[in-house]
Amino acid sequence: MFKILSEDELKIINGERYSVLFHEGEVILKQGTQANNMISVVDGFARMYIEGFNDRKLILGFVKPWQLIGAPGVHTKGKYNYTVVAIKETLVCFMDIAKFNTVLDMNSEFSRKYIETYSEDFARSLDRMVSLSQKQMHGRIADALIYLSEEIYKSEVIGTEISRQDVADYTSMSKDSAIRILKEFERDGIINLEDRTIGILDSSRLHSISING
Amino acid sequence: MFKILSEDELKIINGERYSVLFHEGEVILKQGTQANNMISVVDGFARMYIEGFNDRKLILGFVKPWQLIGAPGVHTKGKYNYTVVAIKETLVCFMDIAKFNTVLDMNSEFSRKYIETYSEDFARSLDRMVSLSQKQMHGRIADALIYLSEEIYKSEVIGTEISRQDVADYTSMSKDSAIRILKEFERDGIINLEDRTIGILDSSRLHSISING
DNA sequence: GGTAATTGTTGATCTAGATCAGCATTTTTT
DNA sequence: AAAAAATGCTGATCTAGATCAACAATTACC
Repeated sequence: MFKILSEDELKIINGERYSVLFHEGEVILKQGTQANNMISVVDGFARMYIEGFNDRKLILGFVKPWQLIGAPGVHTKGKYNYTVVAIKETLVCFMDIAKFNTVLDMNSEFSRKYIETYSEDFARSLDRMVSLSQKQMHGRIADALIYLSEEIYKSEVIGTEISRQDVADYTSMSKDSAIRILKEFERDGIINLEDRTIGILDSSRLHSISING
Repeated sequence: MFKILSEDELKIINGERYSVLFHEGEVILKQGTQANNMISVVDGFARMYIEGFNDRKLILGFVKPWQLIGAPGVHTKGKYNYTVVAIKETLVCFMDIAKFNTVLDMNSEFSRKYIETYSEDFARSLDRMVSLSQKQMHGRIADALIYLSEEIYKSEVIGTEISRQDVADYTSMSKDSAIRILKEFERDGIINLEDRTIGILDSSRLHSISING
């Protein structure tokens, strides 16, 4: 996305830019703090979640390199709406939102491209709203596995970085229930559980469960 | 928001603009159709909802004059993500998305302002995601009543346009359950139900229920 | 190196909320 | 004007999913 920018425009953002290396478990960005920076993950892997009620988390997603995070808080002069924590060694680049906005103003192609990717995030969050509020456990677990395998790992194998608790927090159910459904899927030959990885065996069945509940 | 625009810029949008009057119950915009227009309600009142699974609806909100709708679908060259239906006689203005984009490109102040209000919508949808997935019925009903009274009606009285089914579809529960909680709130002196209107008697208790479940 | 905390797992129990059934009103359609 | 369809309401029943309890295996921490 930054390829669109000219030398001068890059210089503006880079002026106030700095990178920080986070270790596993460290908080990259904390919900409720002043949203002053647009953040981009350069290398690594992180978990992004909303801290909700009764100490419950709602995982919005997992963050991979070159994903831009900070919105919507960063645009409303408000607070960050979620917390981001490194799952493994993660290099993060902080951009001052004022500089980012300057470039948004200067380069309309960049601005439009930004609105486009921003809208994709929005659309996904609407989809999740429906999934969380209308599907039951089997469908929600199927959605989580599809997301992790197709969007994040881009592989049939979901790595050990993802715990059962993560699956539970993504699907908004108890850890116990998440494990139960995963085991059931394993018994039914849909997935394969070993060494804390999850292997997708029957992707088409997973998709059908996602649609039909 | 359109006050920011110059004569020339307004002319661009107005060139392809047209207004249509919708009667109660008529579909203004249908989920799944090609998102070619940015829409603005000039006068009236409409219901905006996602058509989910098993014929269930998830009401995203109610649309009042001067609200811009179309996103996110309109920015991803995709489909509309929701359906909008008139609740009473509603005058709607259709703007060609290509023209809207042209103006977005020309006027960076307008573009930034747009991103800002867009982000407020996004933030609200994240809040609702948490509410729907983590709060139980009492808290969700409280949220709905606060939204309707403070954001939509801007009055202690929620009008007859809103049915019990609407409250149920907004809070993602069955109509039966929604009615039960409303009746309970009435018994507890928090609200007042008569002639299909809902009167808020104890707003502070409602807020406390919203926060604590 | 020992203790505490987190993670994974499973059966038993409990409960929030859905579903069902029935009925009164009101609104819409024919 | 009659029939059909929403809408509002309430008690009885049922069930998806939470919670609890108990234990093994890791992993983190004094």
